[in-house]
Amino acid sequence: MARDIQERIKRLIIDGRLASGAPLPTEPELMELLGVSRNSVREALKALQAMGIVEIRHGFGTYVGPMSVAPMIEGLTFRTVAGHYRGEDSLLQLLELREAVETGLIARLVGRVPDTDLAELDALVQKMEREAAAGAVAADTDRTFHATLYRGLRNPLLGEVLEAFWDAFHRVRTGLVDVPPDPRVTLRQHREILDAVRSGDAIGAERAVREHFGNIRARLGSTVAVSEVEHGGQ
Amino acid sequence: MARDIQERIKRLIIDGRLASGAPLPTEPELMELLGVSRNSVREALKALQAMGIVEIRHGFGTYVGPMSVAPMIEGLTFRTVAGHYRGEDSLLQLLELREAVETGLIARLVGRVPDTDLAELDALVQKMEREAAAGAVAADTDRTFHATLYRGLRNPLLGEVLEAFWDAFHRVRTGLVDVPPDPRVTLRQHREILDAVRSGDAIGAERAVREHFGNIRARLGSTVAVSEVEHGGQ
DNA sequence: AAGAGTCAGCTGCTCTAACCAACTGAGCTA
DNA sequence: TAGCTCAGTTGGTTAGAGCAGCTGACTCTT
Repeated sequence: MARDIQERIKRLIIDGRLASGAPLPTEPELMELLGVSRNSVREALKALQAMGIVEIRHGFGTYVGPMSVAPMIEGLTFRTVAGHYRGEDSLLQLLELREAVETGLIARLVGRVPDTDLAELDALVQKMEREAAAGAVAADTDRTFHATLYRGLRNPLLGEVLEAFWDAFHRVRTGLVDVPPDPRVTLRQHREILDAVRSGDAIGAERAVREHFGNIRARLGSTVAVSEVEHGGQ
Repeated sequence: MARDIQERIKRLIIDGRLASGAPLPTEPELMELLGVSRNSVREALKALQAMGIVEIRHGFGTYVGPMSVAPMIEGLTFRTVAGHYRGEDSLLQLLELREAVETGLIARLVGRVPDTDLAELDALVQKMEREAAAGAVAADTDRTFHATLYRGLRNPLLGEVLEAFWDAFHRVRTGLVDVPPDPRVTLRQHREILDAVRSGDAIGAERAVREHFGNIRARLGSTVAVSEVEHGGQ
């Protein structure tokens, strides 16, 4: 029955052609509309909120959610953290997921990145340069580089999904096994990727991306081994 | 504060190194353990259930969830359906997401699919043959083909994600704009993909996958146009 | 008249208490 | 021994009350 309430609220959104941010009925209104108690309404809303379908603002109202893939990040992160603590190589699997997808996509990107994006990527590499000189490349710079790069694929959904993978990986890595990579290596590899994409070298671009991930994986390998010993198998 | 309760329940799972299926405290126990009312406990559990982190069985108990990417399907599906009804090309975007990822991955697959999987794929194509002769290829056969194919990448997480994309696309397509593709074309294209993968022809495999998606996209294009008129933009 | 402060009213949030419904497993019956 | 029944445990739902955050209109001051 709780399932049914969720479906009916979903129908409200779909049948009403409501866009993100549109206001939904208040809790008392939903009670009467659906003929259920307040608790049931709230539990359904909580579940929908967890899926990013609705957004609840205390003292203000309930609204149609952003419909982003953000909830996916939450789920992936938890799954990976839980697996890690149980001695599984879940973080490595997540990294390999990113590697498989990004290396597969990079070839499609060659020659399709607009000049404005290339200019932005140049600026980001320069920013990395400054940060590397200062000690470490900021996470956000790396994130923005990847996001800007794959923007060239002209599929916002794909961009969101890749960002979600990046976020989940980054959150688990910094939270559990923080061994920041050598900033100079990071800088060089990003520059290589950008150069290959710009010059239309599909093979080179793919190799550069693979090397980039290979670097991260190598760093991860030693750390995971350590943390496995720490936490013990079982 | 509700957020806090969720986090504390997550910690129970992580700190306890609990595997999928492990029992969680009952609602009254959680009340006392967390020092909150039953309502709050239940709302937190509902949210965690929506994320696939816990599994609730009426009259039995609460357990650690399967930690699959299943919730992602739910979210993606709703997002796509809602967008579609609002006149967006969300279904096309979802298809393009699959196309981009699968065409990117197919080259990595060439020569890496074990013989046992190739045999299974052969059997699936034969099954498709029989189904095509009878009128239409069963959805499940198509799904299993893709799942078995990408199993060769040896990354269960990646397999799950691809299956999630497939499910979401299929659910929206059959639910909204069901125009089944020509079964003979579907059959031929799957056979081409399998042949190319088996013979180590990376270029050919990629082209075959791209053609496969091109076929689906063409079918979709006409239908989406129709349904846009039906529902009217805005 | 213009601005800032206040408060009434909505909103969602939490709690208590009671009863309903589903499932399990021990005990009873045949 | 095999099957059934029922009591106990668990989650599901309802009801009513009060708490907490936000908004917007009203009022008081300048």
